[in-house]
Amino acid sequence: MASVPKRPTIKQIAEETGLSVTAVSYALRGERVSPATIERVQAVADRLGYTADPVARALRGGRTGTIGLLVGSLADFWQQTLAHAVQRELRGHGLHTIVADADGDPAEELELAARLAAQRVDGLLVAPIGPAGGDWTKLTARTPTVTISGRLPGAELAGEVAFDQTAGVGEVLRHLSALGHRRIAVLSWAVTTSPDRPTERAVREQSAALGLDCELVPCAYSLDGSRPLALEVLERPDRPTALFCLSDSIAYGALHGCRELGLSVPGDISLVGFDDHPLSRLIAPPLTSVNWSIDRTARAAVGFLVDHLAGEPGERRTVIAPSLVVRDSSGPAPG
Amino acid sequence: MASVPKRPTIKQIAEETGLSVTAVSYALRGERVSPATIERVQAVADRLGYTADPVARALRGGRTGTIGLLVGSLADFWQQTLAHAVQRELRGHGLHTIVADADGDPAEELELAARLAAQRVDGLLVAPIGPAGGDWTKLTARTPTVTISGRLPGAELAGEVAFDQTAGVGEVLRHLSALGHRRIAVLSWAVTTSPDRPTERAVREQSAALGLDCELVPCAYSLDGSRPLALEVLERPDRPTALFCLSDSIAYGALHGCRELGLSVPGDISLVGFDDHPLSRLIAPPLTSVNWSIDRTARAAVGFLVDHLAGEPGERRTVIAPSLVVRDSSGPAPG
DNA sequence: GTGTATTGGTGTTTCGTTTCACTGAAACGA
DNA sequence: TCGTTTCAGTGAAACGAAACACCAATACAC
Repeated sequence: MASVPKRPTIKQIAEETGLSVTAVSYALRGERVSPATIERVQAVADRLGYTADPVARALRGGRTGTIGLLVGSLADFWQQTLAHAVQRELRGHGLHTIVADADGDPAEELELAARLAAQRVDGLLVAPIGPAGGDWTKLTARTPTVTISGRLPGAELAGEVAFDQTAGVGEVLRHLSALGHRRIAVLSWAVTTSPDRPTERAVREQSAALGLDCELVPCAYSLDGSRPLALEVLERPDRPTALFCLSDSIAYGALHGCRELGLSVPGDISLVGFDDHPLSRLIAPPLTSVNWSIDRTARAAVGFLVDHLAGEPGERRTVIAPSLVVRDSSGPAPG
Repeated sequence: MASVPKRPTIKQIAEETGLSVTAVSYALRGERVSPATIERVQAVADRLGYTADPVARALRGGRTGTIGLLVGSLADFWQQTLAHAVQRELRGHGLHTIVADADGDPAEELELAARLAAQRVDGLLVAPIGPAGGDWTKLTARTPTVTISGRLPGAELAGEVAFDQTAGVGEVLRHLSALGHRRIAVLSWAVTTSPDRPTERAVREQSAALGLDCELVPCAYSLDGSRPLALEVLERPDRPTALFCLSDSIAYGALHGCRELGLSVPGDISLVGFDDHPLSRLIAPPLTSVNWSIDRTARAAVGFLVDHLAGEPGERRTVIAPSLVVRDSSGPAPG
């Protein structure tokens, strides 16, 4: 095996310049030492292509300039979009991002987040999918954490971006109700139902208020995962007249299922999503969905974290308001 | 500020058990020490919730169990899908993934990859977008690197997953030619054209062979970025009869543009993509595209890296074959 | 009964960087 | 000229884990 050229270290610069390691360290950040020395050190550093080893720096303590983003599942289109938006937003603040993907397994989220924290990220952005488990007390006490939609048991948060699920559910249910729908299946990304989750509670309470017959179906977060469940619902003799999918990914899977069964959307069945993914306007039929501005979400989450890291005080909670985008996938109830 | 509980260290375990740090270090990996000691150490470690600090471990040298994935742009739908597929594949091998996103800036790719390497990832997976710049010699000499579609100047690779662009371009051009198209615009994700890139060469040579009038339009990688460029092409008096987009993201943007201009697809203009994103079958009209199995891609890339890390010898290059999926967005040339 | 492995440990150095505590020399005001 | 700052720089400790070089005690072969 060929000998691998090691990356240059501060020690090498010290030897070449005849200075102490300490002096070089200071010089590289332009502190304490004379301008002449700074220039000399810089010249050698540039020639060697030196960059400080972030691992060694992190070990010693102090900032790494890197933020960890934990997403519940990169298979979800909304979270894919979020990942990119967050990345871009952090870059605007001169921060780097590393993304970890729990792949739809809530049990994995805490472990992966801890792993990110152990990599010495300066802060953590957590966008869980479904109900997160475990005890986040210790982790969030050590690492500033901002959540994006979702609560972490025991967490002490540096900030929180919430979504007004109640309002979003309300807009959709009123829309469907106005179109004459009564029997509605609600496909949730959650693997199990849990009656006190805000979204589910909103569905229960508001469907009751509107006199709707809503059934909550635990589903899956991904396109492929949701198709079989949608099929199961669609093949029932007492098929609902509308499918309300709690993510666009699910809606896409459901649409796929409708096609397979030869059901017309919205003729036979109406379909509503919940993310307003950029492609939802391009699919056939264009998907009625609820838009939660992903840019505002990313900006708020990153802003909270950055402010917290800067030591600025302030309330760090925002609620993103929904806006229903009516397209062609929802129409009058048949019959 | 409340005192933050630090994460437990090997030293604490040593104190609690009365052993030396060294003994604990060995015990935690079940080496050299007596079974009784191992059990005692394990018990204390579990109680404290100890996990080894990956940063400290990385500083000393040795494996971290983490692989870095550099993607050219998470704004690209294909790369989003790839990121998830790679993540999942690596997880199957017990490896963790951190993803970095160059956000469409080729100049940033080398720097971000170096940053990932500096975080002491065991290996690097690089899926560049467009022509990568810089000199990858040093980086790839230090960190085993597998590329996914694209070449890195100076790189010494641990493996390579290539796409048979020539065949893919050929399938599309023959398809369009058979439909009677002669004037075709090819929208590339590359920001600039560079005549010796395989894709561009394939377009040039094969269009000449087929007697087609192909114009290569440098474009952008994302949906939003490609729309204006597509509009520019579509509004020309001598509008081409077909748009061949070198990524589905671009095709979506182009489709958007067609809608705005009231152009019928494929009545007025045919549209072909190049990734076969999962949603391409759901859009209207379903997009004709070229499928490169993303699962096979991820499996091959990860396999190469894992084999290399295991020290196994062998040829590590594979070429993914294209398969044209004809849907409704391509039809006979008008007139 | 002597020489040699083996077992089960310990002390110390290493990785690259930062930073605290310190020092010799120059500068400066009175 | 004295006493105090400031400047420019040095040495050493620290961060957490790993591993090399030891060492004492026991086991074993001959």
